[in-house]
Amino acid sequence: MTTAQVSTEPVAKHISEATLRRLPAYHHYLKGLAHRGREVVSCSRIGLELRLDPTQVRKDLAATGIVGRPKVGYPVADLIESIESFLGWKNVTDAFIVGAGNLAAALLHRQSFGQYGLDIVAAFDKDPEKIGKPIHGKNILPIEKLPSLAARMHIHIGIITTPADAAQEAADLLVYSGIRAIWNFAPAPLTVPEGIIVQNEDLFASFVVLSNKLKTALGAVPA
Amino acid sequence: MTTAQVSTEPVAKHISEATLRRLPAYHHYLKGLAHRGREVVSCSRIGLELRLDPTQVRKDLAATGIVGRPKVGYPVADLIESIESFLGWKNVTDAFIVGAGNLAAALLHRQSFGQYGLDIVAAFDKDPEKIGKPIHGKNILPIEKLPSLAARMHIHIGIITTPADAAQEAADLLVYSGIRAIWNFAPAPLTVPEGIIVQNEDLFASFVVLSNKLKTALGAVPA
DNA sequence: TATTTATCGAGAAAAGTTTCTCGATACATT
DNA sequence: AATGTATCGAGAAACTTTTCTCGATAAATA
Repeated sequence: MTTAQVSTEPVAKHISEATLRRLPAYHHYLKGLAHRGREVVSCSRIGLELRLDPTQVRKDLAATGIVGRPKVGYPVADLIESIESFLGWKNVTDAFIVGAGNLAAALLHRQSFGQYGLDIVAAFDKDPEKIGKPIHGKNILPIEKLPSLAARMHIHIGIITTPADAAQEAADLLVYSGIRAIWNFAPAPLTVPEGIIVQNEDLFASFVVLSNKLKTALGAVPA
Repeated sequence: MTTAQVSTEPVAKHISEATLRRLPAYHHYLKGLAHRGREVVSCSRIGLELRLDPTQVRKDLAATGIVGRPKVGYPVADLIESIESFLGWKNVTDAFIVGAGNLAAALLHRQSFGQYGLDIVAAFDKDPEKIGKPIHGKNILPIEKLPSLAARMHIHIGIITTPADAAQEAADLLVYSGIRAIWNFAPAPLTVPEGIIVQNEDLFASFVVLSNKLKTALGAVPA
């Protein structure tokens, strides 16, 4: 049988990382609109407010599967729904965080902002000082308990917020515990087996971009 | 006079954001090599360890102005030097941070890791509770003092780590105080005058990318 | 010294992303 | 009802970024 079959669940077409990164911004903006009672919105408007090309907005939104109406735009509620379901924010993903420092506290805190599909269900640290002192309602557990808990709770995502010199150790433990993806905030490249997804969050990389833009801007208008 | 002049300082060719974001990773890796006593390194090796295409590594490094030697590669020390001077990490940029929460604490802390051209010289908050309780050695100042201090210290960069609902207010104050660029960690789009540079740091955008990769990976190898 | 190999640099090719163009459509206005 | 306008969707074009190709070069090896 050489004829291709049309599956009911269409082959997930590739979504560019750039588009993925813009979707949360649209979502946030749309939530604001909905809160102010706005019912429909056009790509032109979104683009104007978020400083993006309207066509790009349209393509990004189309990627989530929504269809709009000419001259009108999209119903705000439908758009929010479309983005949320496309990004899988309905079935929340559980995650563990390793390294109970300030950054972990910030993440545990911000999470309460809304349902973005991420639930950090437990935090771990190897410092006995930190064990048992809850941060934003989450208890800090000793790192030794991570593997058994990860297995029992079927955790797929690990977040590393340890200092750089403890990051590889944390990654090894997460991988050993059956984690499939690591969100790494430590400024250290991780070595992981084939098939494990690593998303590095390099804050200094962002600063470099900012500082470069500033240098260019200041250089263009000299004293 | 229509003939173009060759200036001594060459016109800064445009560097892509992607390249800029990779440079800190190279730098970090090279620092590690230098620490282990390695004297020279090739693009092939860097690419292998950082999981990047060797040609891409070569192009990125070439952008900083360094030239290598066939069969040998680049002297590690020269590369580090080249990246640092290209990114302007020699003349450190001073910055203010607004919002003395956990994220601010994390940034103030990590900064001590090394010289990456950023010095957060003061932190501000409007909560009187936080004033006067230093975080990682930096005192927290009342927000009212920001404008005069910014002018006196010629600060160009402001970092916003407030909650979302205070972010616009913080941005307005920074702009009023003469700041040229804002690094915004609050999950809120800022409205600023023409000419002010805003770099939004949306942590959930990164999570979206991670979660999407995971979904694809898990979907590709079904049960 | 000749040959082989690893690597660079530069330009070409390929792939990916953003912006433009245009026909179609829905609502508003005359 | 006819005309005008804002907007969508889709495909083309422009632009950017990444990957490939190839000649040149420096060191190692025969």
